[in-house]
Amino acid sequence: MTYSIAQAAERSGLSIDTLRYYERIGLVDPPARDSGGRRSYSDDDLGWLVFLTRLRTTGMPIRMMREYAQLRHRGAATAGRRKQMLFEHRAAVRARIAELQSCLDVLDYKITHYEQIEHTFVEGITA
Amino acid sequence: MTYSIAQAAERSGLSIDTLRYYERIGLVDPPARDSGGRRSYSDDDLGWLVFLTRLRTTGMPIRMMREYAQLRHRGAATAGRRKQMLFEHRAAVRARIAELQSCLDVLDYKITHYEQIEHTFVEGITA
DNA sequence: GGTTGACCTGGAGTGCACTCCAGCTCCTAC
DNA sequence: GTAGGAGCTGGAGTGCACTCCAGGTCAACC
Repeated sequence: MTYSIAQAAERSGLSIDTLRYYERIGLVDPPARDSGGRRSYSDDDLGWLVFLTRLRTTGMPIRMMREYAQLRHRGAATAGRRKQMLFEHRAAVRARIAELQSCLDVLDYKITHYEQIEHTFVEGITA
Repeated sequence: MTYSIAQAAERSGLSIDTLRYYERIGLVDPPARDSGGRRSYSDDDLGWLVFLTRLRTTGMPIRMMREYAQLRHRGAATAGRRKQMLFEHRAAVRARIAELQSCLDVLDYKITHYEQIEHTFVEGITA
């Protein structure tokens, strides 16, 4: 199965411009071209794009994704290094989740605080 | 208790430049000045700065923090609107956590996958 | 064969959130 | 009284990750 750039964009959740941008900066390999010179993405290409969007969603900077892409390009010999990168990144994501959780607690507290204010306010009116 | 800009920076976790920047864009009220014209932050100022850093940590854009700051400035009458903002923001933070969690699952899967490759590789060498 | 629409290229522009700088003032310590 | 250090201002510069644009090609449909 092959996909036009518009289809690849739709399925990966990236924009067409972003797809071309990622190619330009070496984050994705240049895909095949059809007879008219247009990009023709394979299922493998799509899989990689989807994985990249996962990394991006978790806040991995582009230069790190590029490093990962370069290692991947060099084949099985770099599997250990890549695994190490994912391992460290996973720890960073877990830390980020913990950080967000603790901020959630602050939000909960603030929202409760506002509810008390409202309560007092209503009482003030009805009393 | 009052604090110099350096102390306020240290306690809020923001840089001195960021503190002045936040003041410039109306995110924090201009603090008092000492006899030499230097900023002198109060405990209240500090509390607000710390709260802002929480909002920033959770990814609230600056224009929204500014909107919140402006409502806050208008007093108790805007408490409902502010609560609503925090309420919606909390939902966004929760969604973000869920998104990160699901990406974590992908990372877990990938890391396990690499472990299997390593395992195979080692077996290949020793066999 | 002309128009339409998707796609192409290289390069410029955007928005966000800072971060840095030059040139200045003020207070303190020697 | 001067040297040093913290802080001041307005404005310019930075890094990131896109996003947009002009001007062109190509295949298909009417």
